[in-house]
Amino acid sequence: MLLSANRTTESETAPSETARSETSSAELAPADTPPYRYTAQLAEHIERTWQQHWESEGTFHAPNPVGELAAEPGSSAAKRAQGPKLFVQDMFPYPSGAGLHVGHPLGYIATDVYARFARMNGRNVLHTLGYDAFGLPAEQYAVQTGQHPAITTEHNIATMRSQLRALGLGHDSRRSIATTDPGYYRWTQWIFLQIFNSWYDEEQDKARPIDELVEQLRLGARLTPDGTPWEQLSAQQQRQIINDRRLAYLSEAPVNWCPGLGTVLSNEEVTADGRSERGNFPVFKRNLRQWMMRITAYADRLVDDLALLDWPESVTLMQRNWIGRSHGARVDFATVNETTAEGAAATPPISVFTTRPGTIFGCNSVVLAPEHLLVNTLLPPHWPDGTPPHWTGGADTPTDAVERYRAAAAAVSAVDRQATGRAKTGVFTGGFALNPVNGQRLPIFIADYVLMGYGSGAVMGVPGEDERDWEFSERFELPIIRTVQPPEGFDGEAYEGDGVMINSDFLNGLPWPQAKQAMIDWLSEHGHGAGTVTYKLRDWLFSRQRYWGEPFPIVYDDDDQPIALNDAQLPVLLPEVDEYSPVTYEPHDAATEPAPPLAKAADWVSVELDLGEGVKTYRRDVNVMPNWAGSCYYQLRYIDPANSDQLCDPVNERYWMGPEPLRHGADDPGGVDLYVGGVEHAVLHLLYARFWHKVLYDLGHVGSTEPYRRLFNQGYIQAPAYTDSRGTYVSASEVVEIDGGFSWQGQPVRREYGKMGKSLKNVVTPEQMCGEYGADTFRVYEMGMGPLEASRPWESRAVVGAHRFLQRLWRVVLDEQTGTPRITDAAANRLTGQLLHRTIEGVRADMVGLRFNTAIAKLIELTNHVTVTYPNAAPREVAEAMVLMVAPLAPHIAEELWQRLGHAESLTYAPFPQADPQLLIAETIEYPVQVNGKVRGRITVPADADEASVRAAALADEKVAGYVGASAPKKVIVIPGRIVTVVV
RNA sequence: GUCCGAGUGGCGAAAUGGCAGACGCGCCAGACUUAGGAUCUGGUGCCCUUAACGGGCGUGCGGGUUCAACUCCCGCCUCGGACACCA
Repeated sequence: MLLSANRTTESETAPSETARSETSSAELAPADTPPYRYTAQLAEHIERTWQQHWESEGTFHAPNPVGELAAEPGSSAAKRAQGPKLFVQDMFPYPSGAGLHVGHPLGYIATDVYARFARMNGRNVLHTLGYDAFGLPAEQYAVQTGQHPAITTEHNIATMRSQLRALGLGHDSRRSIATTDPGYYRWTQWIFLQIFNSWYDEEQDKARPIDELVEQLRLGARLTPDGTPWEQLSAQQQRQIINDRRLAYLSEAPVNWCPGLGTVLSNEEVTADGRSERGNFPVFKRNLRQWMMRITAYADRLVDDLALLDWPESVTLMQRNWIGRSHGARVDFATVNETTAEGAAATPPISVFTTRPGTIFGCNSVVLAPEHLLVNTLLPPHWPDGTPPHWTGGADTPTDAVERYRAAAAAVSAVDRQATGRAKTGVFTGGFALNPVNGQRLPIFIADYVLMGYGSGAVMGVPGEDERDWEFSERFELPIIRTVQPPEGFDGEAYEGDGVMINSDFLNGLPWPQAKQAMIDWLSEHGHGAGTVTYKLRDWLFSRQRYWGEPFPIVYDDDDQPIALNDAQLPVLLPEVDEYSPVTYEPHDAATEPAPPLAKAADWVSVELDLGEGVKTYRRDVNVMPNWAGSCYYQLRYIDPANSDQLCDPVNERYWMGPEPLRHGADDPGGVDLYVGGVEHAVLHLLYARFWHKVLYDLGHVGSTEPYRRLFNQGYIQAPAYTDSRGTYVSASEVVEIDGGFSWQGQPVRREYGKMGKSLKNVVTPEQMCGEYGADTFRVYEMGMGPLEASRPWESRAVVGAHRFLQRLWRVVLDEQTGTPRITDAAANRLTGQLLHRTIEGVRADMVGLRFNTAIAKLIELTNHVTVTYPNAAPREVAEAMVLMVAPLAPHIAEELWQRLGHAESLTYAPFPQADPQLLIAETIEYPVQVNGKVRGRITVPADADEASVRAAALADEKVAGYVGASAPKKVIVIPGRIVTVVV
């Protein structure tokens, strides 16, 4: 039961009543603190009460159009469902055992403020938070604490939930999920099967069910790889062909093997210096049979659709660079081996990829990656006549040279290979290629600066326009011919800029871009190559040899070919094992083998199933999915968390995520309306999630083509940390500032800034802040300290500013002695009314733009004005508007004040104040008057004064006249409503 | 090395072509007080000067465009981030 303002003393359950009884007791407040002052104790009480109220009322339950979460007809939720929807999402947190520090909730508070503001504007808002709880850290934490990860995970989630609840986040708790819940990972496995059971149709440029490919092959509408008619192939051959086309496939290929973690990793999880992003262990390339996801099939769409997204420029740029699309040409070079008895013998041609086919007349060599498959076919028995000694690497034969070079290249660690300024190395293979445009004989080398994984693993050396090739040419004394005219005065080596073609036969005189196209045309016409596109993006390595992850819904029969389970057989539960910690190795021991923990669950691995061929014994896949899997689609389960028949009902998905061309334009891809999180997920999570979403779109499961329409990267909270003379971190909370220096237990210490964490001994927790000031103060401080996207240092002592603001607001509305409203029904004076409505206008705009810091500043200004203007009783219209405007930021105190002002209903859905246009216009305007760029005077004129009268008033001003002097000014500029400038 | 972002009081910041420093912390002064690390009121960019007024300088550095530049353009410096032999 909620109370009305006039009957405060009659209620027993109202938050306000208990508050008074507590705060008036002596041990809670010093003797001279008024009984109804807004203190931390009172704040905490109000906060607990309203959190309970919101929970019991289901205040933040967002109704779905259909299904279990649909609104009861006639309920308040049904009314809510009438409004336009808004889907707000935070990046999936991992429930850490270490607990939260004040940096963690920054984004959660921001989305909560935004969501609450939207509710007050009539939107039906979906906002919840789930937990991404599979993965290495959870497993490592469990190993550390000696408990099963399921137990520690559950415990950590419970802790985090209660920590976040204390902040008053308006989440729909019915929609919270955890990736580790079998009811959730069933759908992770289901999507995996969708991907596994699909292929990419290049013609239609979309994924299609694999059955449709089988059908096409069977009917001959599509040819098998070698043209053999489908029915002449054995069942096993047919399966192999099909499996090779799937979007999820097993591949025996060089992968990133990390002995220190005992698992393989994706490219995205390996840092530039060849180490694991997690744990910083060395990573080695090993040939292993692993699951891959054919994300490369989506490379073009993943690049192109970035243009449709409302994302930070930097993130789209990072994705673009990661996908690394470049347009160029494939050029085929015929090769010859000149040392056979017959003179010259043909060897297989070599394809190179180049983005500058126009420079081919300057080509002086062909260089292959050391691992290139054709290297061995090129090697003559002995060095060709005239081979310069420094091309041979000191070896007696080409075979010997290549072997030695390969061994040396393999011995170079990833770190050394990256070292800047590393000299180019390589050896001659003894083979020659023929330049297709002029028949010139070009030596073929191998060199480790050519990467097997990019393009075709072979390049043509064009030193005039490529620095690497220039270096290589100098090293091996190869001729250098420029084919693009460098600008006058250019004194560098390779010239990689634009220019006009020279030394290039029929291309001479063409500007560079036209020469490129002309050469592509020539190559295709003469059968020597074709225009082509290459990507840096590789397929996504999708299996891990760990315990704490989603098992694959895949089994094998005797053929060792993967077989999908049926949907009805999901979820495949993670088996209990005695030893769930993975087998890890000495981090530098590359010659080790992954040993998945699941392989040890013999009873689980071997399974009897009927998959359409009668009951047979199968072997389960013993890998688990990477921890990115669960976060690739979680917004879809937020939408329909209890749906056990479907991933999510298409009606619900289209309601929450479908394209809204009327609101967002004709190209709108749909997706979550606002997605807030750290920039560290710019490539990994956001790329994977876009990929999965597009597959689901192709297969007709979702109506949006992108998962996240608008992305916002929040900054980080840095924290000061202090080191003593030995460089050891000391407890930051015990450091005091003395005369501009810092001191800990009497000894001077040095300040630095870093991440908040145990190792820097500088953790500040939300609980500490709530205990000292209350959650509302904490929220206002975090939102007020700067722009959301900027990182900034935490300063505990500054939090009090936010607290004083809320105290003042409280005092504007209530009497600190009695707790009753001290407001008047009299109208606000003109000045206050204008300030109020300017504030409403400004706060609205700031809220929409996520500029909460300036919104708070405006609210403080208004509060300060009202405090001074109405020391005894503020006008109700002003006080109520202030309470409503502060509500998204400090919801508990706002609810409490709103109730004490006599409102029976929560203000969660009360209308956010609207500015009255009449009151936004002032009747007079003060203009600063500048003379030669300096403000020399001020004039006040009626708001509707025309330019001429403003000008006249400015020149008439005494001070201004003093600077202008007797002669007429050269120029007078009036910027309406802004400033007058006089030039003399 | 390449690309991206940032540089404003003692500190966090505001102003995106029109009065630089809103708002907050801190600091100074005052009120209340046994007390103040609570709360309230006022002041507070730097320098010169005054009894009061007033004046000069000032947004990393150097140049430019403009009546007017933190804001736009060119060059540089510093810091942070991403990528890093991608042909």
